[in-house]
Amino acid sequence: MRISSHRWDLSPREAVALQKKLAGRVVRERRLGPVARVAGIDVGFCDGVARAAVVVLSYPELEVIDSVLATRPVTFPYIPGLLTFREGPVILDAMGKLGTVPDLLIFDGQGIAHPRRLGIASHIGLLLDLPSIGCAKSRLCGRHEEPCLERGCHILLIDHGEIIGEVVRTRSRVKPVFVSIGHRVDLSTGIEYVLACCRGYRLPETTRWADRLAAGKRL
DNA sequence: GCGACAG
DNA sequence: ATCTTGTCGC
Repeated sequence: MRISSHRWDLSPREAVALQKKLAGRVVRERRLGPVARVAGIDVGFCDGVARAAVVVLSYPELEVIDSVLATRPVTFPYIPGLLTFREGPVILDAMGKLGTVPDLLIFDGQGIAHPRRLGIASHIGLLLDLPSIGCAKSRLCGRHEEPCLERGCHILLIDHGEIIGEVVRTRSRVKPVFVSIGHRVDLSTGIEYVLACCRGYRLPETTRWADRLAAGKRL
């Protein structure tokens, strides 16, 4: 895969300007072919070092077929809305080591459900030009009603009148996740894959594996 | 000015 | 994200 990039050593103010510029390039329509490989991506931190994990699962079997790790010193603080500038660099390092090209990327974070419509799933999906979706454990912006308690129920996430994602119940009676378009996927398709990847857990198995690897545990 | 705030 | 014991529920 071709990895395009840009400078990452920006001030928060410059980072915001870059997000506004890149947001216009995000493709919100479905432009993906058959999905046979889904990747989960996550980053863990320890002693000033960021460790990114990418785990590729076969679809629909959801069996691990590849995984890579990458580490690099942390150079950017956590600032709501600027998460990509903290986790992006090490994620690109890991993606560069991947011997497989995923058909779909699932991120632990927002896609366009972001103040400037460029959450980490959209930003990285755009740089890799790969279909991606955001699957966050909590809300960054937007408002919503409570989705019903059964698995599969979902309700719109709206920000200033714009639909930016959906709050999805991946397990009955368990806290819902926030699904949003990353790049080259539509919302319905994104929800479809997130649900298809959740067999018994609240988060997709893709991000679950990546979570463990990034935290320094074993698969 | 006062909250809210992905990981 | 990460630091952390016991405890509640199925």
